[in-house]
Parts: sequence; C-alpha cells; structure tokens
Amino acid sequence: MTQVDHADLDETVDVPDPMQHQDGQAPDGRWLDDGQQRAWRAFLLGSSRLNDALNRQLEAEAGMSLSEYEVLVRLSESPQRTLRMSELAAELVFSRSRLTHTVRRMEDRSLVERRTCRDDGRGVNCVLTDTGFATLQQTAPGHVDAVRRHMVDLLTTDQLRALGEAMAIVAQGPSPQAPAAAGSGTPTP
Amino acid sequence: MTQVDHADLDETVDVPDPMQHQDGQAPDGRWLDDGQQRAWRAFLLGSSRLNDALNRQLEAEAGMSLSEYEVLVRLSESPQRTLRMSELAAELVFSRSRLTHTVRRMEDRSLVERRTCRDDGRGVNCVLTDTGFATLQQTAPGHVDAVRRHMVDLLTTDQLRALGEAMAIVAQGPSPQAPAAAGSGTPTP
DNA sequence: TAAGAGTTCTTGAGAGTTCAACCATTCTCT
DNA sequence: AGAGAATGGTTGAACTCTCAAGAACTCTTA
Repeated sequence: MTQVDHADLDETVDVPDPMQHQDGQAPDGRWLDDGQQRAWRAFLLGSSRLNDALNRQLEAEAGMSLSEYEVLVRLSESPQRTLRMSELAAELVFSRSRLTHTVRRMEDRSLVERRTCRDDGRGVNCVLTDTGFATLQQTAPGHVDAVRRHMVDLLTTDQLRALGEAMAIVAQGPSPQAPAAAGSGTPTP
Repeated sequence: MTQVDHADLDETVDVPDPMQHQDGQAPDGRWLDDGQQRAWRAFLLGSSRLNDALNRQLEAEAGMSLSEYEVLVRLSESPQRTLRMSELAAELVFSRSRLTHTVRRMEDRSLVERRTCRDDGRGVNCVLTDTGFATLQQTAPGHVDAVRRHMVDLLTTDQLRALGEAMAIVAQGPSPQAPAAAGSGTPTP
C-alpha cells in the first residue's frame, strides 16, 4: 500500500539501482539478493518503529528516555548498585562522553550519584540512589508491558528465540580478522 | 563475562528485581522469563552495535549519516526519483520535522531539491539530484559491504530469513485493538 | 462563498549526542 | 625516579532530533 508501483512510470527507469537488481540475484558478493534485502529492510523498519514506541512510552509515563532507563536497569543489577563509568558505557554501547552527559542529567534528578574510585584515582563509580531504584520499580511494569506489546507477544516462542539468537551473533560482530572485502575496512594501521 | 554474579554480594539483595525473577519464570504476564529477557537484551545490544558500525562506516567513507543514506535510497527507488515529504517521512519512520531538517541539510549539499507540488499546494516534492544519485552510487558498495560484514554474512540463510520474518512482524506492530494490558496504553480518547 | 476544521510542511528553541581537545591518574620502561 | 604512553573521565562546541507553535493550503459544510 505504501509501495510505489514502478510500472506506473511513463519514462523507463533502468538506471543501475544501487540497492536492488532486477533479476533478484547477487552476481558477485557485493550486492544483496532479494531475501537479504527484505530481511535488512525489515530490520531497519522494525527496529526504528520499536525504538520509537518504547521511547514514547517511557517519555510519556516516566519522563525518561530508553537510554536513561537502561542506565537504571544496569545499575540495579550490579553489586552495590554500583558500576564504573567505563563498564557502564561498555555494557550500554554508549560513548564515554554520552554517558558522562547522561549521568550528569540523571544526577540532577537524584537518580544516581557519582563517587570517585577508592582504588583507582582516575575512575568514577556511578551509584543508583534509593530514589533511582524506586523510580525504576515504578517504571518497570509499564515498560515491560510495552516490550511485550511491541515485540515479545507478537512473536511465537520459536520466532523470538530465533530472533534472539541471530541478534546475539550480530552483537558479537565480525571477527576482527574477517575479510574486509571490497574497498572498505581499515588497512591495518 | 560481562555478567555480574549476584552471588558475590556480601549483603543480600532480594529486593524485587524489576527486570528479572530468580526462578526464571514469569508468574503473571507482566514480566519476561529468561528466554524472553535474553532475546530482548540481545536485540538491544545487537541493534545498537549494528547501527553504530554502519553509521561510522558511512560517516568515514562518505561524510553521511545512515539517515541521509536512507533518504537517498528511497528517492532513487521512486518514480522520477521524487517523493512527497510526507511519504518519505512515513517510509523512513521520521517525524515530519526531522525530515524537513534532514532534507534542508542535504539540499545545502546539493544532494536533493525541493519543489512545491503542482496538484497540492501544501505538498512538497523531494527530488534526488544527479549529484545525489552519483553520491549514492559511489557510496553504496561500501555500505552494502558493511551490512554484509556486520549482519548478513554473520548469519546462515535460515537465520537471516527468520530474523527478517520476525522483524517484519515487529514492524507491523501490535494490532490497534490489542489488549493494552496492565496500566498502560491509551484509554480510548 | 465564507468559516471552520484538517493537512502539509516549516521554524525555532530546547534537549541529547558526537567529536575533538583537555586534565588527572596510572602504567611502562629505562 | 622520571619521561612517555596509555587509561578514565570531563568539557564545550557543533550537530541532530524533538516538541510546540505557526503559516499556507485544502476540504467540508452551511
């Protein structure tokens, strides 16, 4: 329905389409075939819609972004509800800078506190406050519910498991010495 | 490895953990069981890493963000390489405002042009320029390659297909009259 | 045809993110 | 010990996105 029918065209367009081949095949390894293309597009569309939905829900119900929520969750799961900034950043796939800014804003709302590390003078520990924990407890049900409505409950058990497994592999990323293929990749610095 | 062992704690923490139950079960429908939790986390981690990697690649090789790249792709696939702003926004899951800003920046670099609609005075058509098309052609191989390295080539055909199918369902989203479940969801305005 | 309501897009301000310095501390090596 | 490199974190400016308001147009209805 949102798809535009190319057949409507009065002028012929067979300029080489960089993303799709008419015969649905990938002649060399450089393009994606139809199935790969479909999967990739579905991923892009689905993940942005999902992200959108969850952010909206959290924003509306708790005045919080998904990023902030995830900070709370990680801290709540850590011993002493404490984590080094760098570990937190690594787990969340945040840049250090992003985490610094995010945590500063959360500190302003008393959700977390920062304390310099005793054993490493460079380090800073981020600690979940009681306020932060209480906020998480109030917020969690609504969030989990949204995750269910927008993903978990839409899929069968098998589908969800398959999705999880695939994404776990994607999260791992390419092995460092994987073939960098045509024209990209760092030329061994 | 990144997982923190709660057993290490010297103080007992059995405050109700908002995201995880010790027995790995979801007593009512409100929480996620272990498998669901794993899948969800894998999705979060994988999608942010993937997004990161692709953005970096495009930024480095073409000085462009993934958002901008997608604009180019959609336009290149459309008749006359033209799309109404609103259609483009809908396809990309961008807010109108976001698209306006993005397109303005791209217009500054001569990648696209804007023309007011002939048939609807409110509408604006976004048109891919020759420069934009050429840029897309130069950029596409590197990008496709990155998509392969960071996703497609990491999965078996079946895994990729399963991922695509699941994400297509997620993209559909919950059916409008789906049970809103506990305490959230719009109360029929 | 004129008022009101809805649509399409833009604008500007505010909030979040990134990038490139930067400071402080710790590690390494001689 | 001390120079240099590496690590951990912060800062501020530039950039991007969101939100609320507004401008221009079309549709409906009386």
